[in-house]
Amino acid sequence: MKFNSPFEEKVYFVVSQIPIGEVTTYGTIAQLCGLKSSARLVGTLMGKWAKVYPLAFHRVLNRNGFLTGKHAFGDNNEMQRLLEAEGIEVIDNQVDMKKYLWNTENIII
DNA sequence: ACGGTGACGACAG
DNA sequence: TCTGTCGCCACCG
Repeated sequence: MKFNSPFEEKVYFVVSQIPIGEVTTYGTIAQLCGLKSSARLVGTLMGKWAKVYPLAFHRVLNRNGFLTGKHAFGDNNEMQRLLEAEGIEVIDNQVDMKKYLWNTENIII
């Protein structure tokens, strides 16, 4: 795949590193990739890439743990199903970030 | 070319 | 708490 920018390449890498059974947020990814206030751009990329790459896009949620991207998965329940298949509890379209948030303190990009 | 538009998030009031 | 505002930046028509 050809990325349009180093930022996109980093985003791809970070998403590929999210552990099974954990989740992270758009803002966290943007920050790790050097554009701390471009969480929005990360979301845009997810939607675009969802059709092309076999990455775990379902592990990326908004800062409150809501499944804001579920509409990008064909079936409206697909995102929740994928999360639950990994042991992540989804209640009222939301995940408990205290339990499942991926610790990115020591990640190396 | 260019304005509208998001899988967002921080902040003020 | 809850709501509105604004910054952000690649994409699309």
